[in-house]
Amino acid sequence: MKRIVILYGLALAVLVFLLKYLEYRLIVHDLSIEFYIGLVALFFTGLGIWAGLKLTRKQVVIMGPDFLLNEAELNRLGISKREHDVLELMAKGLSNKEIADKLFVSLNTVKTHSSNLFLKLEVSRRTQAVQRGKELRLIP
Amino acid sequence: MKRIVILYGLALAVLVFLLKYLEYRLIVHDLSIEFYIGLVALFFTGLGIWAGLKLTRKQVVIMGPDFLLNEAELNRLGISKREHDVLELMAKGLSNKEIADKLFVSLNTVKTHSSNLFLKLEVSRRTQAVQRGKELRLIP
DNA sequence: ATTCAAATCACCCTTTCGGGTGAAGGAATT
DNA sequence: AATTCCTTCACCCGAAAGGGTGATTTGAAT
Repeated sequence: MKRIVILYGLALAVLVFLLKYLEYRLIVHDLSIEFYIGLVALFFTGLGIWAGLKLTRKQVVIMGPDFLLNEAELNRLGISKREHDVLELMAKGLSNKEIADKLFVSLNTVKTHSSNLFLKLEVSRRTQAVQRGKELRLIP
Repeated sequence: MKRIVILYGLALAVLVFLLKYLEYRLIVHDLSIEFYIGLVALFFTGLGIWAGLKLTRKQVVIMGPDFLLNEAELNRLGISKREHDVLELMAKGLSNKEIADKLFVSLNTVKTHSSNLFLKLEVSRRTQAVQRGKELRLIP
């Protein structure tokens, strides 16, 4: 941002000096003022486009790869660490058995966690839980 | 696009005429050429920023609310209309029975569709089907 | 020390899902 | 006319998921 403003100042100064120099040297004095204006307009249009994109590109990029976990919602619903783990693996399409293996616990434990999770998320199916989890940004 | 180019031409023309007018009227002739250049630079910088954003805004906007169905992939996998319907409702977290009611068909029909769907998507669970469907942009 | 939440697991039972097979009607293509 | 695909539905069976209850352990807070 600061760099862009400075660049603008510099560009303007350089342009003015250049024009003054040419004016005094009388090299291209016969060229009309309209020509200079056209040049300046063209140059600053390009600079404007570039600056505009530069200044707003971040808003485009950050929409893609980043995910910020909504811990506030997580606490509000009272979802525990383990329950959150289960939800994450659910969202990856794993079965309860596969989740159990991945977390090194028994199938029954996963079922308990998922049951409690469904209560807290106010859903009754794992697909709904995943949906809701994404809505509330509990999972990517 | 065309409108923007025309607008540019007009802006330039108007500006030149304005300057010429002022020059002959000698109203503000004592103002230096640098002042004019500064004005022009400022104006076209703004115009440039606006044009740049206008021309690229679409790339920003489409990331948000709109969804374009990937029909190519749909055809490649040979997924039929009905199967796609089932997938959509699955993604909303509905059970097979609920899907059956919504589509006015029997539960068995939905099961047939979902089975065929799983084969075509190469998955074995509805959560995975939903995942895959979103990846391939078959569903929003 | 007691209370409490989290995590772990078990057992029961019902519902839902998924896989396999078969079949019938209709539309489109060859 | 024959073929192919879509859609619809049925039945069976086993696996997975979900609901309910109860129990143990552990660590943290009161």
